[in-house]
Amino acid sequence: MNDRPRPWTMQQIAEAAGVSVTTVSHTLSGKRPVHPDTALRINRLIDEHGYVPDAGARRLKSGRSQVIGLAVPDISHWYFGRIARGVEEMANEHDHGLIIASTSNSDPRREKRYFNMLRTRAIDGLVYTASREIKPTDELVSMASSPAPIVLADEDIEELEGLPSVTSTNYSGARDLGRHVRSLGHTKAVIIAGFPGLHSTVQRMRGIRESFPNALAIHGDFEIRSGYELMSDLIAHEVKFTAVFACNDFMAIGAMRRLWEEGLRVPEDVSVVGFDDVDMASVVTPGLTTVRQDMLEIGRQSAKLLLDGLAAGSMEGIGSVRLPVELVLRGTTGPVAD
Amino acid sequence: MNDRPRPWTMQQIAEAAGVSVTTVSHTLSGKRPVHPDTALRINRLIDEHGYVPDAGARRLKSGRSQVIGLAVPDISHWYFGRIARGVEEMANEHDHGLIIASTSNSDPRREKRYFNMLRTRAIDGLVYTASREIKPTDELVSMASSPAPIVLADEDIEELEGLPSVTSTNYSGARDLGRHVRSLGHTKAVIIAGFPGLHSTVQRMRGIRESFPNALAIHGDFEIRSGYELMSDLIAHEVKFTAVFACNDFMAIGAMRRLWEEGLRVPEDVSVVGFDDVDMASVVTPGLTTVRQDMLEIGRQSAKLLLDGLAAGSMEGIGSVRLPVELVLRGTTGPVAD
DNA sequence: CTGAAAGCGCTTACAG
DNA sequence: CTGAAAGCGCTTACAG
Repeated sequence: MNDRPRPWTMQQIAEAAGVSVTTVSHTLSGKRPVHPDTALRINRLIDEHGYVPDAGARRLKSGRSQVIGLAVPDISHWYFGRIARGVEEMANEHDHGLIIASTSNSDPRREKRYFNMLRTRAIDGLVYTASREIKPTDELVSMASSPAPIVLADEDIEELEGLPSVTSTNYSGARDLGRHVRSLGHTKAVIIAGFPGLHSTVQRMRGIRESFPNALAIHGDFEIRSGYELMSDLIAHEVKFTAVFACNDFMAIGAMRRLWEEGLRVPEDVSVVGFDDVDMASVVTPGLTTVRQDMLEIGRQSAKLLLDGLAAGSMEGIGSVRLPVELVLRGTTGPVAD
Repeated sequence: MNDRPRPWTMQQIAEAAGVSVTTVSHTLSGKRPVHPDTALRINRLIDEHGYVPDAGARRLKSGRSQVIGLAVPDISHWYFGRIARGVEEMANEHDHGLIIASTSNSDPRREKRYFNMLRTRAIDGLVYTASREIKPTDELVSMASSPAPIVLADEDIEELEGLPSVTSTNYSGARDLGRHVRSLGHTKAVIIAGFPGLHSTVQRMRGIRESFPNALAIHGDFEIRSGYELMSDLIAHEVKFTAVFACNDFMAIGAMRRLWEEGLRVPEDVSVVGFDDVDMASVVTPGLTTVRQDMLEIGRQSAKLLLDGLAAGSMEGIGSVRLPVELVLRGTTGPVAD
């Protein structure tokens, strides 16, 4: 079926060098001394033929594939792309490959594939980034208790408490944002929140409500369009507010666009804030006040925890990590109009 | 080192079912008939213990890993994220895994890793997306002649003519854009181009110059900041123009921002166009006139070509693909001011 | 400093 | 419809 020339095997290198495969293997691994002359001869052959040991055979003996997996809802999304980049960087630094798999909103068939990969040892461990819908499959839940080599990135999951996780300090970030807006004199605020089931959404709402206990909350799906449409609803219902908290920047930007179409000025008539600090946040006019999350670092740390556990031989004793966030003041927040 | 419980082997399933591993293997593969009762018994055991055949052992025999690789400069970038998503979708539809690797601007050490993966058969094939710098390593060049199972996505490379590629019709897209702007009466245009070495940049410049033969061209790095700074330079040098062609949307948006700061109105004073149609293009004010590329489809088709070649056992006879683009007229282009 | 041999967990002719 | 056995390409005790 495949007529590509088969690459050289260790056996062939050994024959060409007039030694045993044992010696070639040890020349490669350095796990026992090899006579310099012999080593030189072998290394010449290796270079000459571009020999590389077969990954599968190696794994069959060692039991480790040197590959970790990353499950994300959508790799093409800015947010998950940053996480992926971080995971990939860390994996690379530790000489591991990265298998990426879109869960595309928790298609259970797809998810099953990743856990199977884990079981077939195609991957040694998994960084799992919760989909928007957040209902872990039974499979995941059952693995969580093992404890399997799985780390949750970006989002904690109730049912998966046994697993280490890396998340932002959503609560305190939102609290700072709330205080900032409150300090500008605002009292009537609305929250364009994320999926109600997400930990991060719950935390951010709690943070905001510390300053705005009665803020009206409506839920969107984190996309620009969603912010736009929810703002349309608020306007249609003649809801009164002077400040808008969106649970991410995209929804904030969608809302801003709708306000602009309505002839409402930001921040003169309405203050708007987001969460994340995406690229776009500094490009829209005026620049968006928001909270910066370090998604790259979330990815890096998640991979780190996983690789640490793998190296230790067990996830036992691997703790979770909370990463700080940073308030970024730009042009969309201003004193309340009187 | 690793004290996770070892999963069941086929041998153990066979013993528990009172049959040989041969029969278990055939029950799994369906490559020869198995008595229904026997099959039932085996399948029960398999389900019960969540048995999955070891990927490495399987590959050792079959010679195929069922995993393809994707090399991109930066997975967290919108542009490459879309490609990755497409590749992943197609791989998934063909029951293949996807190993992602950032080339991070052609770090030669990293690139070497991917070609090694190819050689160790950790991956069966590679979708290669050219970095911005575009100087393929000798390694890649030597593989291109094999022909190795490699497909170029998004960008053609001179030295790698032997490899199949999937790209947009950059020339005709830029030509349409040029004609559109020309038809609005503009005669003085500048081009904020991409890296001079990229095929796509060359093609787009050619397309624009069909309508604006004398357009001044300066080169940027495709980022927002770059468009902003190049526009600053043009302004500082008091270059006269009424239209700006940017080789991608990000640079167009950066340029718009700088024009806005300068008090120049778009499109009343200056018309601006981009290329790509990124999310942001429809969100900025006014909406950006651009050319839509289907990056997802570029990813999908690239993977398709690769998988086709893999299935056929050879890349011999796998052709290249050119995907159409679409002119998207929004608010940044208008009649030339008189 | 080196080698013969067992074995990792599968697949697949070969034989019945 | 089923099984014994060879072998994929390595690693690693064991022996010298």
